[in-house]
Amino acid sequence: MQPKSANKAAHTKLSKGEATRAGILDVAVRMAATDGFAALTIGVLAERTGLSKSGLFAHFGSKEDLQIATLDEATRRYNEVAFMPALRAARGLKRLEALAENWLLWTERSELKACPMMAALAEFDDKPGPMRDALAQHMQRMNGEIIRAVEMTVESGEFTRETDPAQFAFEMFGIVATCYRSRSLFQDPLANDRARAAFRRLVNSSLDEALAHRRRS
Amino acid sequence: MQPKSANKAAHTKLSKGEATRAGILDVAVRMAATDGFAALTIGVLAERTGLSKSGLFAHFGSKEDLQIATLDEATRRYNEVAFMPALRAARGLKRLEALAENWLLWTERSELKACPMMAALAEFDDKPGPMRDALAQHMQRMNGEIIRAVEMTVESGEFTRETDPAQFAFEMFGIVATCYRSRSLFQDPLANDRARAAFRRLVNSSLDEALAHRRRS
DNA sequence: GATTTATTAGAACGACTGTTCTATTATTTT
DNA sequence: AAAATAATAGAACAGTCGTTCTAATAAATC
Repeated sequence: MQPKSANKAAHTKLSKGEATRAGILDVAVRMAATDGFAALTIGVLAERTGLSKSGLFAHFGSKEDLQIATLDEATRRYNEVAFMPALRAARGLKRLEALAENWLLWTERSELKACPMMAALAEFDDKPGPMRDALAQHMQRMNGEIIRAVEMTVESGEFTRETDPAQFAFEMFGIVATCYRSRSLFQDPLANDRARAAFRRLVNSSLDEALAHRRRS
Repeated sequence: MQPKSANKAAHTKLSKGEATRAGILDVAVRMAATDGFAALTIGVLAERTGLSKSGLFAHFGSKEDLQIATLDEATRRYNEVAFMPALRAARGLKRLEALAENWLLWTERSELKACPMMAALAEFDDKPGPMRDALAQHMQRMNGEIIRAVEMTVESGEFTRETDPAQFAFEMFGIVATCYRSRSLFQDPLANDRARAAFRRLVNSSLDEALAHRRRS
C-alpha cells in the first residue's frame, strides 16, 4: 500500500500513486466543504475522479481513513493559506488581526465554497470515534495558536493583563463560525463586515479596559 | 393518512395515530440532537420505536417530511421551553438576558444532549432543498425575535441609539452556537460561563457606548 | 353489532453503501 | 530487457437505504 520510497524531499516529483492520491484528496476537500463529510462516499468520489471504486479505495484502508486524510489535507491548506502567512505580521495586535482576517478569507482564497473544518465540526463534534479525535486535536491546536497570539498581545502591552486569552479565543471562534454559517445559510453579503465589526469590538474591549485600568492606578 | 377530525382542542386526548406519531417525533428529536439528522433513518427509527419500517413510514409521506416534522417539533419545544417563558420578563434588558440564558439552557431542560437546531444548521445550511428552506425560515424568525428584543432595549433607553440590533443578534447567535459546540466537542464545563461572560461583554459595550454618548452631548 | 375507516405489519424492489477478492495493467528496479 | 512491485479495474458480497405494494388488524362510526 505504501510505496517503498515514502520519505522524499519536499519538491520531489510525485510518484503516480501519490499524484492520484493528491488528486482524490483535492476533490474530497472540495466535496467535504460543499456537501459535508457524510457525502464523501467511495462511489461518488470514484466517479468524480474517474477511478474505479476499488482503485480509489486502495489508496486508503477504509472510509474512515479517507475522511481523516481529507480533514488533514484541509487543515494543511488552512495552515498554508491562512495561519503561516499571518505569522509574517509583527507579534501582538497586528498578528492577531491578520489571523482573524485570514481565517475569514481563507476559503475564498482556496476556492472552496465553505470551510471543511466547520463542516467536520458540525458533523462529528457529537459522535465519538477516530474522526472526532483527529478533529478535536486539530481544533485544540488552532485554539492554542490563537491563545498564544493573544498572550503575545498582552505581553506587548496592547492588551491589559486582565485579558483572558482562552475567553478571547472562545469569542473569536464564535465570530468566525457564525460568519461562515451566515454566509452559507442566508447568503448574507454583510457577514464578513459583521464579523469584522464583532472582532473590532472584541479587541476594543480588551484595549479599553487597559486604558481604564491605567487611569485607575 | 390524515384523520378526519384533525383540528381539535389543545388538550383533547390524542387518537392512536397521533399518539404514535408524537412518540416517533420524540425519539426523532432526541436522535437528531445526539446523532444529527442524517442518522434519522427509517430503519433505525422503526427499531427504536418498536414499529415496522412501513408502519412508521405511513405517518410521514417521505423521509424529507419526517425530517421537517422533526425540525418543527424541535423548534416548537424551543419556543415552549425557552422563548415563551422569557417573555414573562420585563421588556428591555431583562428580557434580553432571559432570552440568552434560556437559549443556553433549553436543551438541558428538555433533556436533550445537544441542540437539534444547531445540528440541522450544520447539516443543511449548504444543501438547497425543502429542509434548508424550513430551517432558514425558523432561523429568520428566531433572529427576528432577538432583533425585536434588542430594539425594545434601545427603546427603553438601556441601550444607546447607535446600537445595531442585527449586529447584536449576529454576535449573540455566535456566542450561543460556540457554547453548544464547545460543550459537545471539548466537553468544556466552562462553556456556559464563557458564553455568559461573552454575552455580558456584548451587553456592556452597548451600555457603555450609551453612557459615553450622553457624556459627549 | 356491523361497517367503514385508520393504523400497522410483512415482503419485496432497485439503488446504493463499504469492503474484499482476483486479475490485469503500469511503473519502477534490477 | 527481465523481474519485481505498485496501481488500477471488475465482479461480487452482505447490508442498508427509502419506498411501494398487499394484507391484516385495530379503532371509530353508524
